[in-house]
Amino acid sequence: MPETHSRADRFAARLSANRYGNRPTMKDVAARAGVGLKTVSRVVNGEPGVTPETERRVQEAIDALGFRRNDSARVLRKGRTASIGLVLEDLADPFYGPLSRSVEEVARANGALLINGSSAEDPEREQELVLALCARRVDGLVVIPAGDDHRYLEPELKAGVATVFVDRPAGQIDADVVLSDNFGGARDGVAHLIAHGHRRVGFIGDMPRIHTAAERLRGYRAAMEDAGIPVEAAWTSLGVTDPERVRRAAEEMLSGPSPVTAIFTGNNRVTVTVIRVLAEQTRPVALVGFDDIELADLLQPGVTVVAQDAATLGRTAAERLFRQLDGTLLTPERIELPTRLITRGSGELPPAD
Amino acid sequence: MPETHSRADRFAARLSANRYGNRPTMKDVAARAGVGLKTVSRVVNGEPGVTPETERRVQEAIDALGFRRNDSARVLRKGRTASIGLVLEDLADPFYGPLSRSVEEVARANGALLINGSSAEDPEREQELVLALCARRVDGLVVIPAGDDHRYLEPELKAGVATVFVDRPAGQIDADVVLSDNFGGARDGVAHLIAHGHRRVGFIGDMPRIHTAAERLRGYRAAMEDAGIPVEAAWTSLGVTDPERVRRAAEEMLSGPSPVTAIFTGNNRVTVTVIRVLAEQTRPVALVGFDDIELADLLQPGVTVVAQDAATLGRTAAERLFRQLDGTLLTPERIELPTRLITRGSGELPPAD
DNA sequence: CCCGCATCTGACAACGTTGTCCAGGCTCTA
DNA sequence: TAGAGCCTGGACAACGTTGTCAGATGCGGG
Repeated sequence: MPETHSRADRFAARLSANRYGNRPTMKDVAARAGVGLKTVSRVVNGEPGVTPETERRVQEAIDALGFRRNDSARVLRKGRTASIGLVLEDLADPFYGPLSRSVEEVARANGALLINGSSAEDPEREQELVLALCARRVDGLVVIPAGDDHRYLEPELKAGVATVFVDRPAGQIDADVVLSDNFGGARDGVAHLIAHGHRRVGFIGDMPRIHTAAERLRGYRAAMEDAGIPVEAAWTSLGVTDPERVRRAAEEMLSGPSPVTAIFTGNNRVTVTVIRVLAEQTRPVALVGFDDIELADLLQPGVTVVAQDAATLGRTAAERLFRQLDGTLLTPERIELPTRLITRGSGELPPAD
Repeated sequence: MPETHSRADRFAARLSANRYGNRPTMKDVAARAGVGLKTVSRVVNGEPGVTPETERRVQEAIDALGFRRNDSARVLRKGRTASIGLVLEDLADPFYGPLSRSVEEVARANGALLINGSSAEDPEREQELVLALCARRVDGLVVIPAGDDHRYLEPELKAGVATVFVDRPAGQIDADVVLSDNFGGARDGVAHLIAHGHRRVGFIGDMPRIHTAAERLRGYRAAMEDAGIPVEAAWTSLGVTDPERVRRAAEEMLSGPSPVTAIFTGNNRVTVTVIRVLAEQTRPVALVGFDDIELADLLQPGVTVVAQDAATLGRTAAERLFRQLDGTLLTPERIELPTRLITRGSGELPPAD
């Protein structure tokens, strides 16, 4: 008999099997090793009170049968799944990759696995995902909310599911939240442009129903007001997110009756598109973007950004999550992490009036 | 009584609770609605045979208690978890984000959740992760292997756990694998440099124990051999992966007795670092990199790359996974996706001898 | 030689759900 | 009005594991 089994073999096995293929259970292991069920359980879990000889026999049976403990049954019995859920907007976004990874690191350090899903910025999908995770009885949830009403989570909070929101606050419920100083960051970024002589500064950002977008817009307006510059309607473009519309928005504010000499972009995706548009312009236009982007320093000019630290955001949130699970943490808090202005050239261009 | 509960309340609840906080069960719902247990199950699962009136009563009880079905128990009973596992190298790597996302999309289309973990290129950690996923009885596994011996998966394969390897083949077992044409892509990339007049072409890549790295190295050597160019030892640098060492490697091959006039880089991270080094050089050095990178077109010069399609890689793998679960797919296959040479300038620079 | 104690092992129930099967009540027809 | 058949609802076992508790075994001391 060959060591490797053909797919057809496996398929046949699957068909004949009642449930998980026909995976061996502790009972099978016990029978093979000639011991009781509980003794197998003890060996598998490294509990004391088993003779080395017995342990050896059991271990042998386990290896021979390829037994793997069924965690579903274990969870059912014990009540803890040792897994946490992460719901974010889009795993493919370079901002969420590091965030996700840092959450995973903390989970791993606490012996938990990470289940994650992308909401695609759709509140309904967010809820669907979160509830699916709750049905799986994750011990905790890290949520980057898409929606603005999270009352559906009340039963989970009451039941003791640890929950931390990241990047944006929860809606209608009192929960931990870890976010960047979006307002301050944007205000500083825009103020930086103003300090370099700009007065006609444009803003391109996401839909203001998204908390981060709204805060950054607020920061833009605050900086302009602080400088005593009235903002013209044509300078602000909201809710544009796909490259084509961002492109049009940028081109319009660069060509109107009072064209902007600088643009502040509300997130990394917008920034990337605007960089492309500006590269096609004949006159130099200053740019500061929210979120750092890779290779920003190698472009001509380098791209000045307001950077937030995705990894720290994720790590902080995950650490709070596990402190909630410890029982160490009692009061929901709002933690705001500072942003950092990184000057690389594009934000220091003088106005080309 | 306030609508929102304080963390202290919740914590108290958690302490007094025996297991999942004190989550209501179907039994509780049944009691409250004044119906039998199975009737609740029927309502929850949308099975037929329940009067609208009864259904309404049950639904009311569910909402009032905040009941969520316990999927652990369900899985235990039914045998399918409706979740798949994805083990990759590093979620934070811009190559794996889109891959992960596309796997998630397919999972979602098939009603499954995605659990994922990063192996950090450590075979032991890979195995640990995979086995943890198996203990959770995921229906299928998508693995980007770090190790080269996967015989530990034999019991799972036999038990009918669908398994697809991505990006690199499995070791010592016969399993589906979806990968890019690493050899062909690298060979074409290097040939492109040679076609533009280069003869002294350097190669910087990852450890050859990693399949992709070995294949790309093989492609480099093949292209050089096809052109009848003997490769000098100093032109090849392997196993360097952190930016500092990549930098040193690049600087060395640019300054030796027979300095290279062009460099082929073996993956996105290496490429990024080499771009930085080349930006500091006085004479122009040609560059072709494996993997596309964002903004590559906006650099001066644009970066010519051999692009692989991470999303298609992930989608193809996930689709095969679910076809395995259908029973549609019987024979393990090796699927190789083509790469695409994208010329942007850096690869077309003439040698600066 | 027997008792007590410590050490190791196993029987059994329980976790929350779903599948099977049967009971009871209803409607419809003869 | 009685009987057949259908429809709804519920009792019960089972899924694979772990916690509890009691039994078995062996050893040493009285």
